[in-house]
Amino acid sequence: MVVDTALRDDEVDRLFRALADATRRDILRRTLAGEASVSQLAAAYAMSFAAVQKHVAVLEGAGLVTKEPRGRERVVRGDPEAVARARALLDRYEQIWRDRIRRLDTLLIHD
Amino acid sequence: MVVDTALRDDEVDRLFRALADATRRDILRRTLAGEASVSQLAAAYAMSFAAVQKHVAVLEGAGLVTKEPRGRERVVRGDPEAVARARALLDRYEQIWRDRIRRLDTLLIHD
DNA sequence: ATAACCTACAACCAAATGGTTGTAGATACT
DNA sequence: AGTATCTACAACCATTTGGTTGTAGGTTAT
Repeated sequence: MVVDTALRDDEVDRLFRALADATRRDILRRTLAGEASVSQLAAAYAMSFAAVQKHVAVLEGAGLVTKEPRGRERVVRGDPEAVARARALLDRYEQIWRDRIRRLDTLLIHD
Repeated sequence: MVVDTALRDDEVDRLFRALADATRRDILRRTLAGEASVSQLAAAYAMSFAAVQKHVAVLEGAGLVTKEPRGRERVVRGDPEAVARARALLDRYEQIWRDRIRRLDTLLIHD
């Protein structure tokens, strides 16, 4: 069951960009461990509510998190599939390297 | 052989930040597949030599690439270990999610 | 109804990013 | 020696980013 991961460049950009901030990574961690409202998240950081709101928006834009209305709150949940997509991309880079090594080995063995 | 991945926040920032650009990802791909000089890399993109030089510097700062002098050239090589470090970080996030699911399952089964 | 709470969104600001051009230093080639 | 090539680095510019405050709208509680 390999999900087709044909991501456009700008989607990958957003994915890694969203991960490139410690606050956002922490929000992702929390929301993967269990859902949380934006205000609950905001209470955990030494910055304004609006700032946390923006971080959540960045994560949402990257697909790493979903936001669902519940009463007056917005419940944020981390999406493990998006994390898996990012990981799959890195797997490909490692594979590129392994392919190169395999080719080099082949040359050394068969000359 | 699990490499100790005690990365500081700003190191992780740089790692994902470096990956959040299509040109840099392409440079990483090329240099993982085989070493290349900066000018060889620059020839592949529709931008100035200096711009490519900067991208390589960002990748180098993130540890994703090494630059070694060879004559008048600088040979750039992708570092598969750095890619593995990034991947290991994402593995942790997936693990956090799995731990949560496991706890939920336990509750459902044992109540 | 009124107050308290949660969110959305705009406007603003400083700093970082991604690009440019230009200048200069090493190294290699003829 | 002189020229071409490769790299380093500074200065500059437009845009994006990560933060702020302020205002307004919807929801819950008293």
